[in-house]
This record gives sequence, C-alpha cells and structure tokens, in this order.
Amino acid sequence: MPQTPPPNASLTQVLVHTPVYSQMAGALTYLSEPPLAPGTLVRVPLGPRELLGVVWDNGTSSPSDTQLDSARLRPVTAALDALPPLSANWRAFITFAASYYQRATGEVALAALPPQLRDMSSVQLARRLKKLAKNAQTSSDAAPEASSAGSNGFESTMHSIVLSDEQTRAISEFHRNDGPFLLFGATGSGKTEVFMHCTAELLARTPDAQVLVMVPEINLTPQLEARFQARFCKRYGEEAVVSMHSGMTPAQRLNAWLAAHSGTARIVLGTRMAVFASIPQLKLIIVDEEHDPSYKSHEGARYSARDLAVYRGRLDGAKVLLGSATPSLESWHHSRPAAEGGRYQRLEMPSRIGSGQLPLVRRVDMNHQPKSCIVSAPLLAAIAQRIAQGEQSMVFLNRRGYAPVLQCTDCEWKSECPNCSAYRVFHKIDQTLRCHHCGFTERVPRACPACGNPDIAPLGRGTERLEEHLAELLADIRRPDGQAVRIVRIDADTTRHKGALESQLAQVHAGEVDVLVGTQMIAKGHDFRRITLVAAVNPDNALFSSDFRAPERLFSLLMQAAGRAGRDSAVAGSSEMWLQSFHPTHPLFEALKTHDYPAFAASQLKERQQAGMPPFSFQALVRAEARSQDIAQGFLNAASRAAAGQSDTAALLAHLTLYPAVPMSMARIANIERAQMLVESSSRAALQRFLTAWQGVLHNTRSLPDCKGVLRWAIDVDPLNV
DNA sequence: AGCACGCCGACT
DNA sequence: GTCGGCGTGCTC
Repeated sequence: MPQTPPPNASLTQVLVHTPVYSQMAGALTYLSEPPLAPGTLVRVPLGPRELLGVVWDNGTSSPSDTQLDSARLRPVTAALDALPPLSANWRAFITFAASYYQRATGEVALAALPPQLRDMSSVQLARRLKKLAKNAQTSSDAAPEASSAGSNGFESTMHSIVLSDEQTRAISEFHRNDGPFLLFGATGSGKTEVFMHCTAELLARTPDAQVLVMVPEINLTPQLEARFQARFCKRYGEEAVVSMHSGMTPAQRLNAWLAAHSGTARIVLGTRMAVFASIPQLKLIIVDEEHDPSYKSHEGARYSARDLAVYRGRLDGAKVLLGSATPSLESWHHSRPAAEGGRYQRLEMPSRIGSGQLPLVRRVDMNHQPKSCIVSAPLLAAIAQRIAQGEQSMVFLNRRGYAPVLQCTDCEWKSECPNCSAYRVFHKIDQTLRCHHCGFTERVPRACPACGNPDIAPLGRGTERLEEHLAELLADIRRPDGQAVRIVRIDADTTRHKGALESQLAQVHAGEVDVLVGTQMIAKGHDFRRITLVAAVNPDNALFSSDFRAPERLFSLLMQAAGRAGRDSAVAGSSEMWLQSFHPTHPLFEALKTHDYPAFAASQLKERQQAGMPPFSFQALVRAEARSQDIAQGFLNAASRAAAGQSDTAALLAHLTLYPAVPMSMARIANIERAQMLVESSSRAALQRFLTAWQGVLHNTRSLPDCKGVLRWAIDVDPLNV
C-alpha cells in the first residue's frame, strides 16, 4: 500500500526513459509538494526502481490521466533543484526531435542528459556546480578582461590574421542576414577562420552568448578543436571551451554538460550528440563538414544532428552556419536562390588562400593497363618521382585488410562468414580471416576446408596488400638522402590502440614517411602540409552502386582527398590527384577534374528530380530484425497490409508509397536476418502523420503469431543508406 | 527500457 | 537437488 500523499500535493508530469510502444510513452503522473517547475530534474519511483526524470508540462493533464486511479499515484522521491530547470526551448526542441524521429519524448530527453546524472543526489550536484563556478571564476580572472575591449574593440585583441576578400565578404553577409547559411568554401579557402571570426565577434559583442560548434568525429578533426581552444581559452578562460563526444569519461561529460547548462561554457565543441546539450544562451550553431554522414545517428533515435541544428537555431533564435566544400545535396538544394524557393543563404569562397591551387587531376584508364594491375605504371613513376624530389604521396583504397576474399583455386570455396552474408577478409599480418561485420576471427586454414587443396589464393586487394605491393615496386627507389623508401599504412587496424593514430600522423608530419597508404580515414580532415600527390587506386565501386547516394559520397571523398594535396603553397603548383578507373570519362570524374562541385551537384539533382528521390521526396525506412528473412519481411509486409485496414493510416496511403519489404544490403549480421521497407512521400507532413499513426500498427503486428521471431524493429526517418 | 515472475536443461 | 536460460507482463 502506498503511503498517503500530502493533502495538497499537486500533480506533476514526469518524463522517464521509456520506449514509444510501451503504452507509457508519454509523461507519467506523480505527486509533489511543493509544485515543481517544468524542466526540473527529479528522481521518481517506477515499480521497484528509482529513475531520473524531467518534469514536463504541468497543469495540463493528459486524457489518460482520467483513467488513472489518483489514490495510487506515487510522490516524486526527490527534486535535483540545485540545478536550474531545463528551458522551455530545450523542452520544445526535445519534443520536436522525438516526434520527428518517431521516438518517445522521454527516451530522447533522458538520452540527452549526461549518464552520470542518473546516480547523483541534489547535494552532490550542488557541490559539483559550486566547484565549477569557482574554477570558472579563477580562470576568467586570469584571462584578460573581455569587456574592456569595448563594443568594437575585439579586433584589437584578436589575432592579427589578414582575411581574404572572400572571407571578409562571407562574414559581412553573415552579419547582415539571418540565415541559415551554407558556407560553400573550397578546401583551403579558410572556412575555419570564418567560423572563428564569427564566434569571436559574437562572444565579444554579447556578454553571455554561447556558441555550439559541431564536427563530424572529434578524433578526425583534432586540429579544429586545437584551433578553437588556442584562440578562445586564452581570452575567456580554460572553462569557456568544453568538448562533448562519446570518447569522454562520464565525469568529463558531466562537467562539460553542467558548464554548458550553467552558462560557464561559452563554446561547446562536439559531435552529433552535442546538438541536444542544454545551452541556455545559444546564439550561434556552426556545423563543420555538414555533408558528413556521421551527423546521422545509427542507434536509438536515428536523428540528423545537422538537420536538428537548423531547427534548433530557429527555435532558439540562434544563427546557423553550415560549412562544406562538398555540401550534402539536401543543403545545396536548400541554398538555391530564394526566388526559386531556397531557404538557406549560400556564402561562397571558391579560392584557396594564398597562392595555393587545387591539384591537377590525372586519370589512368585501367582498360589499357595489364590485367589485375594494382598500381599502374604511370602512377608508380609519378610516385617515384615525388620521392626523388623529397615530396610525400598519399595512396588511398577504401578497403582494409590484405584481400577482401580468400578463394580455393580448385573448388568453389570462398572465405564466407558463417554468421553474416559477407566474406571474411584476409589479414596477412596475423594470418587471420576476419569478418568486418560481426568480428568473427579465425586463423587462415592451411588448406581449403571444402576440398583439401592447399592452394587458396587472395582475391582482390586491401590496404595491407597495397602497402606490401608498393614496397616491392619501390624497393629500388631512393630518397634524396639515399635511404630506402618509407611507407606507412593508416587504417582502422593500425590505429586500434590509443595514441597510435597520433604517432603515425606525427611521423608523416615530420617528413619521415614518403608514401602514406590508407583508407578514407586519411582522406578526411588531416592537414598534411607536404603531400603533393594523392592517388585513389580503385574508386570505381561507388559509381554503379544501388545506393543513390553513393556518387555523392564518392565525389565528396575524392574532393576531400584532393584537398590533402598541396596545402603548402610552396609546392601547391605541382600537386596532383591521380584516379585509376575503368570508367575514366564518367561524369563524376569529369566534374572532379575541374573541381566543379556545382556542376556535379546540378547533374545529380537533375537525376534525383527525375527519379523523384530526395531532396524532391521524403523517405523513411522501417527495418526489422528476425531469426529468419521470411519472418522479418513477413512482419513488415503484414504491417503494410494492416495500414490499409486502419482508418487513420489508410486515409494517408494516397499520399505515399509503401514498397515491398526487401532484405537489407547486408542481409545477415551475426546470424540475425535484417529486412527493410521503404516509405516514400512527396509531402513531409503526410509522411510524418502516417508514421505516427503506423507506430501502433507496427507494434500490434509484432504480437501476431506469424511474427513470433521478430527481434526488433525501428523507424529511420530521412535514412542515408537506402 | 528494466526488472520481476515463471517454468524447463546442465552442473558448482 | 540448484543455477540460469530468456519468454510474458507491469510499471504513474
């Protein structure tokens, strides 16, 4: 029997971490005395447990409340009232994100809070906040006084960096308008400087303003983090710049979150998760490399941090600045002229800073090369020449390991993974067959497991084999100092250990390396000064992929890779980007040759428009996992049929298309079969309304006897991989 | 989502 | 004889 509540306790709506389909997806009702302000963090009992919750909208009792036996309501255990309540804007943002991505509001709200908060008392929290405030105080005392610079005096204390005309123009456009902005700037055009300039001006002008800077993956962009810290910590104190990413310890995450929430942090620098941080005085959101797919989450709520940033900016009255050299086609399309319906303002910076030029693009027609040639003779000669000149080359291949498949020369045996619909990759370095999907690893068999033939051969090539091959081909070449050629490989395998990436990069920067071999990891973000030749050995895979976004990704990757070459203006003039292809005249490579993103984007958008694909239509994907492919597909198809039989979903079917369920491109991972169903509409609103109504149908379908083996399902709104 | 309760196989 | 597998069911 619950204890008798205080006579004048008020009803309090509280969100806890519960899933959408659990008939408790909305707020739960508790009693509290005294009443608690919305946004207050509380600890509440739920069954035998005690959970962290957030007070949501009080007063307005939901219809389901009338069914609740008010005598059985339980009181809030404790309020973490040492913490200022989360703002109405933050709550509105969370509500929107949850509804748009078809998740429970409680799930999104609680996932946005630092995990450490779950097991802290109000007293502990108060202590932590006090310490934080004290640190911030001493730190800002040590820093030069910001306000003394006067209203426009920030220029005098800023680093004396001379901006290019293009940068100056972009910045003044940024100040004159509301945005959102798409800063379309070539690699090396100085986008980061524009970001920092806009940040500096805002912070100097508005005493309590906060800025959110988002980056795709913090370990791939350490330079950006370092530059922001170098520029702003000195002025506003160590506590003024905080990072937020999944690599941080729970304590670090809590401190960063508290600093952002309490206003101590002026700049929040983080990955996609940072878009959910509580930043009460948010006035500017910067999304660097906005096209990067890692802004889209793959677990839990499948949100796009870039898209949410735009929404949040509007809600909070903060300016939004997206930046890229190869924008996503969605953002590019949104930044078309306003007269044509564009909603973003495009800021263009086409030139590289200084005398830097973009590299010359050279294509090798692999049809005219010997069969199974990995590195063509002209490319090899070019690399050898660079080495002789004391310059560095970067060769990249988007496949790690030695060979993607091992094959018996006598029978049909191939190195298939027993648990996945994929081949296991041969890693020569430790003589293993490794599945890159489930991790299943075995020693390479001495002979074919099927027929006993001792002759099993690698098929295809990965970075390990490319490294080995290049070492053989360049064995006779000498560096200017007479020493042998040094090759280093950087991929997920060589950087598994902490600090390995940093030390390998340091080797490259120090000039100890002549040829850098690696996966796309090396094509992104790192600022190599001395590389003058970049080569893509086998970029053809993505040209004819079933994924309609594959060309966009390839173009962006190759443009970024090209941008690695010749960043140092002294050598930029002679820098080259080499492409080996069986389709060297493909339009994608033609556009790349002239570094012409707008031409590439125009042709892609035309294709997308003709085919009725995003951004000209809106998509959602329902993915199901089950013991068998039949059950997974059967579940989706049954839910699809059921949509026609229920009035609220049926009414919307005229505005959308439900495709039949199909196996996912990776149909089986770790012995779990995966299927998906595409839902498409020309109206985002219709798609949204349909999905919301369909959730219940999906949930009911799952409990049908035929769907016994369905392990789980999830909706992915605006999926990136269809 | 957790965490209970609740019924069937191999082991300290 | 128990320990433990995870299948339904409930939580304001």
